[in-house]
Amino acid sequence: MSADKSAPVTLRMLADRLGLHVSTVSRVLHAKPDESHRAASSATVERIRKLADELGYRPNPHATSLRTQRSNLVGVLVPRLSDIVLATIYEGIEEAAGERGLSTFVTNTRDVPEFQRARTEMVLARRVDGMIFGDAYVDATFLDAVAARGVPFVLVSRRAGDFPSVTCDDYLGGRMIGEHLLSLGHTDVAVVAGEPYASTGIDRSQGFLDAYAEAGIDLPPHRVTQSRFDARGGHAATEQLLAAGSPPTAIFAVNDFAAIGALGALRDHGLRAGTDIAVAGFNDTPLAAELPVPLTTVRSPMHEMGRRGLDLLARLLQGEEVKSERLRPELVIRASTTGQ
Amino acid sequence: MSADKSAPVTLRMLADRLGLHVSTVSRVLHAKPDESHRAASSATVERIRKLADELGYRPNPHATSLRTQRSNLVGVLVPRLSDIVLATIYEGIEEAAGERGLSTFVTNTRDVPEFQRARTEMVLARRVDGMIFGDAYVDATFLDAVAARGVPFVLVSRRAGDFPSVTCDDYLGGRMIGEHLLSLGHTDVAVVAGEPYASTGIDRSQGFLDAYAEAGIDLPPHRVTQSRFDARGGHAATEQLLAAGSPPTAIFAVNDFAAIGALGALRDHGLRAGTDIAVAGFNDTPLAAELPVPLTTVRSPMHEMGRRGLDLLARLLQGEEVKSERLRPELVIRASTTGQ
DNA sequence: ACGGCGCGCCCAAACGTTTGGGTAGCATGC
DNA sequence: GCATGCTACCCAAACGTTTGGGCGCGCCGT
Repeated sequence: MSADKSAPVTLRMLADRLGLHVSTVSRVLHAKPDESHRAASSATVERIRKLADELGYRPNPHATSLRTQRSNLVGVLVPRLSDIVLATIYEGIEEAAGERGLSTFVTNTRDVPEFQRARTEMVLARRVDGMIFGDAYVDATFLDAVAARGVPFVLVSRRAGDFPSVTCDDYLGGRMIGEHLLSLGHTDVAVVAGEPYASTGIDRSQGFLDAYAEAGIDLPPHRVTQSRFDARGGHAATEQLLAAGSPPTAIFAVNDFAAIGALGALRDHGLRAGTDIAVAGFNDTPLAAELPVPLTTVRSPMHEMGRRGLDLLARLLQGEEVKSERLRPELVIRASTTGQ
Repeated sequence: MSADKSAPVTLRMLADRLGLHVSTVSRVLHAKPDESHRAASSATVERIRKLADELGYRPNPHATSLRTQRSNLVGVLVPRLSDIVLATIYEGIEEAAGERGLSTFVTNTRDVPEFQRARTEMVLARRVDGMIFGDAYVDATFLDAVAARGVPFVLVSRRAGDFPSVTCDDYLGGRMIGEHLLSLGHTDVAVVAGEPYASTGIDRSQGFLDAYAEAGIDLPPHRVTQSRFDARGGHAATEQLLAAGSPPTAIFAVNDFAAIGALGALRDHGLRAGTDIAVAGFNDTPLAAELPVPLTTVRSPMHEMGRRGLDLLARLLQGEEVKSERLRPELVIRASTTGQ
């Protein structure tokens, strides 16, 4: 039952102990139930199973991978795991992977192309069967190169090119916020738009801008600022917005962290979020509800996105045709836009 | 330079192309510079290196692991990666691992013993060289079992038994907060103490309680409540504190998330953090500074903890004797205790 | 002239699996 | 009595490395 500190149990050990050939043992232990009865008599099958169990046999994955040319490993690249959004997506990936007997390597690329390249190289050197990118640039030149090498992969969180991806319907989410703010009567609004290379920020902003455009309001350029996706970035971007003349009456930050940064900046300017200026975020991270001024945001199914991403990859690996999925977001209205 | 979609380059391919034996190529490519010159003439070395480069040779890690019985893999267990503290620690681990040519498997156990067991089994089945536990229970019975199997491992974030660990000096951190609140004149204080099985919460609480005890103040039991380590948990625990008669004048939550939850609970009760009730957290996560009421907290070197954890494991794997490290925390005073 | 030595390389086994292809023994059909 | 077929196995090669041990050859010393 337990493998103690001695060397791991191998097929040969089992075979020798039972006076059988290693191939017989292999077939019995590995093959599906129906095949195992072709490989040996049911009495033998029983004996093998029993001993394997007693000795705690675990196949050596390196030997298996070497032989089968399949590692059951998938590589996952994310900008950073300390971003709760990506961490949650990864949790979904890992959970789904576990269910399929796959293992995952995650690694941080900090959205730096050079790291993306290097880490991809490292991961591929580990002979993963496929990859999941959570850090895709909309401009998919790097991914084109990966695809050209025949590496199977899918994207999560961000879309890029025509590669299969699982994303939140960010455009729709942006619209939802736009329509919400419109319904509250805000006409002079601003967007903290995120990094220009990430489809998430782009699509959310676009959805938002389109909602306003359809209401006959075109935001002037200085009302849209780029930012990093974290609190610091949101803070800085909001400072910039506030420095440029009269403040807007509402701010849409394309993710919750940027929104929290925005709250910090408002605080520094003596402005109260929700009453003086409405603020909305995106993702509905667990903190959003707990903030002193609870944050209006769009719930994106992060965990689910990870699960589906892995499923998509798994299907791709089995040779199926796959197509991208866009998951439905949900508007969550709280005091940061409604004031109490 | 680039491996296209054809099969990966092997040593044999190189050897055949060059009319050499695969063992020669292996020695040249693998051995340290000094040895490689024993293995072949410098002209040959040159030829081999050049071709390997051109063809993009990458050793097959499965073959290597199989042969050497070393995988250069380390398994990492954390309660959950969506906790920014653990995610940041993991970033440190991964960074340090990369520098040493190691790869890491991370997996979430949600602090559930059954998952810890199961995931450890999975990780060991992958034949990792060692493990890092970020989810240790102070009661180290599970770890004892792992140790008995001869698996090399270290702990990060939490200590347990006498196993080598890299932690923040949580006790000291707790004292710091205690002394800070004392210096502000708070005598009726409460602790949101975290889960009872995690040394972090235990030590932080104890340090805090000791600081108060030394000042002649013993907190009554109802002033110390347990909680999960997230915002929800902190919220609930604070509700409990507030429900029990007259509120304390200050609350120490043993991590920032619980503190944010506490802020949420205060808000629900119409209390203003920092002015009505002082609140302190622990970890100085990036959000702490951005909150509408910036949070007083203790900065713990999370990234560094991860790096050191991996270093410790690496040394352990080389057969060195290692001993635990406790990293110094730093008090960060903000408006949540000083009111502005 | 000859033993010895080191250079530069080759040989082969081994790591633990998987898998296509045997084969011995026995029962069955005719 | 013999071909046929099935059961229950065994055989051996292969996956890509690493590594202890060769071995031929040219050169040096005496």
